[in-house]
Amino acid sequence: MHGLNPPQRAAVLHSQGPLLVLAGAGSGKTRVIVEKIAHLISAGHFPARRIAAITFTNKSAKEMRERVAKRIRGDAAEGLTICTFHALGLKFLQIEHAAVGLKRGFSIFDADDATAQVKDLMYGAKPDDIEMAKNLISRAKNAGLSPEEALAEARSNREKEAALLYQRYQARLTTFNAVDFDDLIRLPVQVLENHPEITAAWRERIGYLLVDECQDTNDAQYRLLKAIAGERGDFTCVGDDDQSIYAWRGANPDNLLQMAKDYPKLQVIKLEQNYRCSNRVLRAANALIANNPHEHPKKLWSDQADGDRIRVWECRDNDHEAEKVAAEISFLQTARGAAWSDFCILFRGNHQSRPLEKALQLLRIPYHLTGGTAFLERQEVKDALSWLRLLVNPDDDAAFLRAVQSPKREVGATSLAKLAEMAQHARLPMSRAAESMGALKALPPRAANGLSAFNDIVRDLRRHAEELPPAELVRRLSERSGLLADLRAQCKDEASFQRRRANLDELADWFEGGPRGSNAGDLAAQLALLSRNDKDDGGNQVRLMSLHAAKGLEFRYVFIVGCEDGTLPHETSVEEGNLQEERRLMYVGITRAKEALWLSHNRETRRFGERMRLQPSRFIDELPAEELQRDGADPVADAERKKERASAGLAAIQALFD
DNA sequence: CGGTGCCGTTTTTTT
DNA sequence: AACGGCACCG
Repeated sequence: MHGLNPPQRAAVLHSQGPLLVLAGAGSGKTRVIVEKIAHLISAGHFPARRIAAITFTNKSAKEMRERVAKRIRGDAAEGLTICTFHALGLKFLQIEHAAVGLKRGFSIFDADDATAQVKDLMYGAKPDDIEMAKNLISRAKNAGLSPEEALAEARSNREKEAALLYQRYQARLTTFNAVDFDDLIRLPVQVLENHPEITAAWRERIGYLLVDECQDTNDAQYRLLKAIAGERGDFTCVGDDDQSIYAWRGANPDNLLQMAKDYPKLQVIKLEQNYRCSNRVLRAANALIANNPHEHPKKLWSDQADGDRIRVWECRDNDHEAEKVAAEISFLQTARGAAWSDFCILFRGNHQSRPLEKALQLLRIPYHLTGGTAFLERQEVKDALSWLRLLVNPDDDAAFLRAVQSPKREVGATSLAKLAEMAQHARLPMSRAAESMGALKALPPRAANGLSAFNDIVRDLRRHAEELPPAELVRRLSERSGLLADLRAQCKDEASFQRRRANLDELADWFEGGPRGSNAGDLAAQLALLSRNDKDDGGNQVRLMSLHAAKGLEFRYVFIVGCEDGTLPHETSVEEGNLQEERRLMYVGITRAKEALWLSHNRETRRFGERMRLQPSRFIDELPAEELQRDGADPVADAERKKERASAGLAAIQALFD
């Protein structure tokens, strides 16, 4: 407990009733949550198994778990729940599935599966319309609406149409015994709000709730929070309205205001001392965010030194910018004896990482990119997972369709369309229909042979599905399905085969490491919630990531590239007039920096094959000029820098800056 | 079924 | 400019 400042201490000690902690960037909020968990347990308020801490990303859940493990020794933390909203929803549904008409072993549809269904339902529609329809469904779900409620609330024809599509989409998911990401929140809410006996059981199970980053909650998540916490509301929510950057996927920071209305006894504590950033960085961040309107004004302060001025670089284009950044990192690593992992390069869109990677490779700087092609998005991994899904959930037509074609076994689109028709007629899932004699007879001989061979493999694997350890099942399935052999045949060279096979191995390893006693189906569902950002943080390497992915992290040296109007703020946001969220994004980026910050912008870019002129970001103009140092504006400082570079033996690099 | 080649789109952020 | 999706063909 020592070393906490007064408001932090107050937040930790407050143990009954609802509490909202408005925690500015770098104000030690994770520390408060961890201390609070320790306090609740050691003071005997709640046993660990009745405490749940909810985060938004798996990464922060993991970090919190590690910090709790360090803080609470021994088995006092046994049974503590630390997970994401979605993981909590999944856990809930795996227990209460019957209440929403799901069967055990239900599948989780990822974004691709969901899109494929919408596409199928809107056969022939334009990609943009499909995208829009998907968003409308998702928005309804995030608002906590069932298809029926969405239909009742629909005003325009357009909305009515969307609600009907939502209804058909949901009917399909139900017959597939599947849910999508949004359902992991919406369905538990539906159960908790309508089944008092189930709710009572869960209130017993979760006595105290802590929610991190609660400015990111959408309406459904906020309802889930209320449903679990009940009227008494033993909970702590920690959030920062200035770091709300997920409105585009339904997050509603007004939930912070709503909370005060729903819980009149809500206590509000502000954490305003920043322990992370240099004073200069903090002053710039405050100045920027002051341009947004505020309900709860905060004034972050820090007793750290001023630090270097913020450097603003004008570059020719992406490549030039990347080279300068890479060169500066290389220089500072030597000159200041910094670790590679002290550096982070941030950008608005993931596509901006390419030139940076190229430049870093050229200088042999080790780096780690968060958000590359996700492990789960790899073809071979998706193939193996669809086999697994089919094994535990025969109703999952999407999994069947993928599995039956990987590897190819002469069952093509025509045969599958025919099979789908027969299945619908017989009111059977496709995988069941595929087993019927009638279906096999109705198909051309080659397809029928392929299909019955497939059936044999599925039957054989199902026999072992229960008794084999999950990891073993995954290995067996890669072998028996023919995926492995197909992979070998497909790969042109040995190296790429080994690489892709390693992905399958990694998948099996993941199942090995899962919680003991879980079956393969439950583990597969949990795996579906992993995201692209969850991969290991990769040791001593420069980190590259999007501004969104950077929330919650800190680095000594931070570079924000592409600070141009149209990039940051992004064009679409400018058009739609919601600059505030873009400004918060910039604010999040700036406040990641502990010691020094660079903002770079380009004069031109290549877009759709054409060159385009760019203007510096309007956000740069919102920063106090006296905190900035522009290229060439200060000849003395530039000369000093030049001399430093020369003495570090980096004369060639200097050319980039001239 | 798998390969080829044409056409159209792409660059926002993610559980 | 490059890549993916789709249609058509062998």
